[in-house]
Amino acid sequence: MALKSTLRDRRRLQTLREIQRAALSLALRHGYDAVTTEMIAAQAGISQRTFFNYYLNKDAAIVGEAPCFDEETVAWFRASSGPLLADLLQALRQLLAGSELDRGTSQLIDRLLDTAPDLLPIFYGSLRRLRDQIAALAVTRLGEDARRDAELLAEAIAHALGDTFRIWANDDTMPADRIVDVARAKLQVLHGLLAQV
Amino acid sequence: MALKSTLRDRRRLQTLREIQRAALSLALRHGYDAVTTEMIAAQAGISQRTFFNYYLNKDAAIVGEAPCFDEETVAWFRASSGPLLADLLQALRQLLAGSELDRGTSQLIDRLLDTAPDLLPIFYGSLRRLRDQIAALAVTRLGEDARRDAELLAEAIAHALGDTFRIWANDDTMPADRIVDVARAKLQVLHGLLAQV
DNA sequence: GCACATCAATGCATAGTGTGCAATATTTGC
DNA sequence: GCAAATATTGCACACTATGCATTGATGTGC
Repeated sequence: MALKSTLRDRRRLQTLREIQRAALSLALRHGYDAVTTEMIAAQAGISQRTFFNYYLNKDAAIVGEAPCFDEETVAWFRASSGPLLADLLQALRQLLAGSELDRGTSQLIDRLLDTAPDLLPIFYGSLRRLRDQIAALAVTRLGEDARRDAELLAEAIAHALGDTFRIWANDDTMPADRIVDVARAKLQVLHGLLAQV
Repeated sequence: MALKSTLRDRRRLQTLREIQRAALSLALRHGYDAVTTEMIAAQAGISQRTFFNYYLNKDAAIVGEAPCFDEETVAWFRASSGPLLADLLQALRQLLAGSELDRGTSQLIDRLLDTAPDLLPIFYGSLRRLRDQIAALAVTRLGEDARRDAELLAEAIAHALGDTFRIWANDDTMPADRIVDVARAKLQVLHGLLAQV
């Protein structure tokens, strides 16, 4: 039952995207605060009540659903014995390869963030799910005692990845499979900045 | 006009704290979601309307006002030419020395976070102001081109500091002036984890 | 100390968010 | 096709948050 099969599921995915596109275009046109959930629902052709069946709140509709490790990747990670960071980045590569990224939507998000920097917390907050998953993977290596360290590492990785997403959205020549590499370069810079400790 | 002097300002500070204490104790007793702004206002002896004159929203009342670099510290940082990270940590030391930390309140926050982990984003979000200030300081050294790197570094520092706050809240034997040192140790660990890049 | 400016506290009205519930429509499995 | 499962919707409601006008307390200049 892992694969989405039915018409129902395909429609659900389509509606999710339609709502997000409606939310983004309205926010770009009128500003985030001026957009109401009722406007988004109307634009997406659904009722306000149904809007809340799809997204928990207005913020979630803007950023969409975050990607998520599949069991296969988790299993690979647990089996591998390479260096922690290299394995985490490899897991992220698989994650991104699996999820079909929509550069158009990412561009809209990026433009919105440019005009409304106060939305940045919402955007980076949407990476929380991913961050928690990275942290969970890291904990399997470092042990439960090092959970806080794992979370700190995961935070840095997720942040670097978020930055890279925005670069990718605005650079049509950059292929999606280079995202993790660029993020790794950012982590290298961070490593250098921390060297003086 | 830098020093708060008048009765009015002292009362304001007192009310700010009273509201926060009310919010925290109510949240610990009934759970965050079950607490309304009206309840907090009643407990603090003010009207609901006045509550919103003090805090922008319910979240802000829980975490209280974040500390903030004073001009003196900023001036020192800009004049200094030591290693970036060392200077940032030194600035944070001055910041913490200036702000009178209330371990009791921090303990309440920590206990609340234990019972309601979904409040963690609110807590770490409250460090955003501090993170932005750290990033701004770092940008004066690294240059505007490296803003994203500065922000990534600031994020890591703020996160480590937040973790350390929780440790400090629960360890009565730990003096406040060791907070930055422990945070630095956490950053050292992060540096080690990033070494494999 | 008095008069006046300034700012704080409050009530009231209102827009918007988000949830529970029940009724209705649609999809799916058989 | 039929019945079970699930989705959509309307409605009512509690709560958050803001604007505005009023009243009262505080600060300042004289």
